Amino acid sequence: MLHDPAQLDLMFQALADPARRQMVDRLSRGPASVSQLAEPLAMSLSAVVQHLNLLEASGLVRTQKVGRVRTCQIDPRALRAAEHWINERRLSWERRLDRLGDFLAES
Amino acid sequence: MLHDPAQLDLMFQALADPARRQMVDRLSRGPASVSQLAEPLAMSLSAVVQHLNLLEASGLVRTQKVGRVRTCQIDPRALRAAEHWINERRLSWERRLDRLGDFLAES
DNA sequence: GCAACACTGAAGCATTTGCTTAACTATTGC
DNA sequence: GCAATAGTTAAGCAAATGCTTCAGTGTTGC
Repeated sequence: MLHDPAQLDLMFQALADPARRQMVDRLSRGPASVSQLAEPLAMSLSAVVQHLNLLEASGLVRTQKVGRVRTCQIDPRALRAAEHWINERRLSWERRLDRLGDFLAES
Repeated sequence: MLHDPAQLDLMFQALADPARRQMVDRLSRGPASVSQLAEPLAMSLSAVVQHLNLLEASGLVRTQKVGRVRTCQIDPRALRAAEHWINERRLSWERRLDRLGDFLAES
């Protein structure tokens, strides 16, 4: 589910925005309410909610509402999926370089 | 240089587009010319060049022109920088969970 | 020389994005 | 009950994005 291209698309798109990355950064230090997430950001609460909805749709963040406060937290599995995509490509490239090195050493 | 927020911004933005990720994926298997990159994509060569310029500006891809063909290859350092950003946030979150677990076990 | 090739750059255009404001709903504290 | 709090939703708008086409430039092969 987390590795399907559509979800990956949403994740990288979510991470593309500086404000959203700042929100993820904040959440990496612990759960926060919407207002707490908004506090360091120079934009309306409404804008923050829109960013948050994207983050949630991407799977990077999970939220639950208790009373009137919505508490947000990171879902590390989604972060791991994004990490994994990048890592695989980098390793693929580096393994290729290694093989090339071996080949040149042999000849 | 690779870790400054502006560069990180460009990298994640570059990775946000499916066509550009497909190009990175292709390049992870080895260098390619612009036309080779374009071949599997359902868009004009001109569009591919525009994507490529973004990838290059982000630092993810390096290119060099020999004669009339521009050969592209991945720069693994940029991939590593993006990977690193995600990894740090995930680890930060997971360490927090661990400490919480320890605390609960103690009490 | 000159045609085919491999791009490159600019202009234009529809769509998407990242906000804003304003009006609204649902909780909470007193 | 009712004001303050916490968030939600919709409408609107300027700017950015992802294309397109078309008209180039420089390179290569014959």
